[in-house]
Amino acid sequence: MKLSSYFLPVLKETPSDAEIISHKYMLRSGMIKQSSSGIYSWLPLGLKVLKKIENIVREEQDIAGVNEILMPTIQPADLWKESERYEDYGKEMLRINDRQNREMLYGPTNEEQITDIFRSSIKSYKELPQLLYHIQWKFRDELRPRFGVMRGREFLMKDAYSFDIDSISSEESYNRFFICYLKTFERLGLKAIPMAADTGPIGGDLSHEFIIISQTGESDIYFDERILKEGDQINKIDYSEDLASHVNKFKSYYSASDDKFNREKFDEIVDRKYQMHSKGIEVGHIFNFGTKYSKIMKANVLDSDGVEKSVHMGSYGIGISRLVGAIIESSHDENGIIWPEVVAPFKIGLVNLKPKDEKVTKVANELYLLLNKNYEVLYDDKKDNPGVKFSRIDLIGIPHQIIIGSKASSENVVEYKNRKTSATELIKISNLSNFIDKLNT
RNA sequence: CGGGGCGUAGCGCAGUCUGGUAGCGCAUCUGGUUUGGGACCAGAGGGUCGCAAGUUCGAAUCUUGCCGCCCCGACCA
Repeated sequence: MKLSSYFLPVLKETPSDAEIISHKYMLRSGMIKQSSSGIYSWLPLGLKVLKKIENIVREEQDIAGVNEILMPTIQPADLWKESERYEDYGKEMLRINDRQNREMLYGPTNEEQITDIFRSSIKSYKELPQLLYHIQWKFRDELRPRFGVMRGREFLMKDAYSFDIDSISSEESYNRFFICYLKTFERLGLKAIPMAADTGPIGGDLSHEFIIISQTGESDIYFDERILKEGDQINKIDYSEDLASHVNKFKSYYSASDDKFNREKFDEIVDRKYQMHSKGIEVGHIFNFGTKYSKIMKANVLDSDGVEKSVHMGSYGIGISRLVGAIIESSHDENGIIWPEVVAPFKIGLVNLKPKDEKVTKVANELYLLLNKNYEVLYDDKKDNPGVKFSRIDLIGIPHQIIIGSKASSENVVEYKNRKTSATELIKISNLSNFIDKLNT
């Protein structure tokens, strides 16, 4: 992509609305534009990152054997009246009347909808378990939206739902998602700690939050620091293994966010030298809530003994739009964002420092065509001063920078700069392709 | 929802106390000089001062009402 034809409205000054780093950098790098409180438009750079995260989450769901569907954003109130949550959910739920004055709502979550889909077609234990997910925009009319996309009213969420014949099988599904979540967050370059959590309005008795450590997080977290080590081998776990034993290892370490935290228990179980207390960002939450919805909504199947039973359900969320902010919170410096390679909007930032020098520009154009065949390249071909170019390419956080200056035509070398380490080296142009290929491994 | 703050050009702000018809920096446009870390000179364009009503000869400024946005707290992926 040539920068001269890319919509990238970067800001030199920080908009006064932003408080935390990720919000500031997302606005300054032209990723998002606020529409109203807690509601944002996603501009090209931001959308690219959002899609990358979405795709990684999707791939990991698919690997775990979950089926993707897509449910609507607008739901009929009737379903929620059936589950008796229509009144309970309160003002967080955006209620709408259509032209026939039917009561509708913009979905804050989809338990009712999925249960309705399930019950209309699955009738036998032989068809269980069923694991379904979708990635869709949600709306929760928060009392106070804040921190940009970290706590918006409209947000993109992956939510999955499991349906099992009994609580034992249901817990196996729960464990599957537990492992899946650890794998997903690891792929995103995040260290997510599973923590015992309250089940809140969704209900049930088994629940974990997945929280990444960050000073700007909204949750207070307490944990045994040895749990951090436990995640190291997570990518090696195969779903055919005994997942419960892996999950139990994590559960064996004390970890809790503020509402479940118990000081006495913490001191009793965890040696003082392993005790950790921090702030964290909740990026995922899983619930096992048994028959709470299936009973009231009559989602029943026939068991092998011919008796009709309510299915045991779980729901599993990942805040995809929130993850964009969360990743920035955990990966930035004073010059801007530092994207982990897997979610970076572009892999290579190709910067022509001498756009008015014909020879240098010729080299730059050729390198762009060459590299663009195999990599996502943002080519800064604009006629700005070098300083502007350097600060802009740093701000938007592209992991690898290729700086093309006068030496490109006089000595046939360009400069490589690693955004994360700031390390630079001169590369012969004839060798550049090779050099970049090696970065990829 | 309680407490606090803000709304003036695309962005960041001054001007409001003490009323006299709007200004600064950045950005944008034109010309020129620059070109390895947010350049310089000269010129130009851009604002019904959030909206409405009121007070006044006269309102960005005073009064009242409304709207929007942010921060702290209580609640949530």
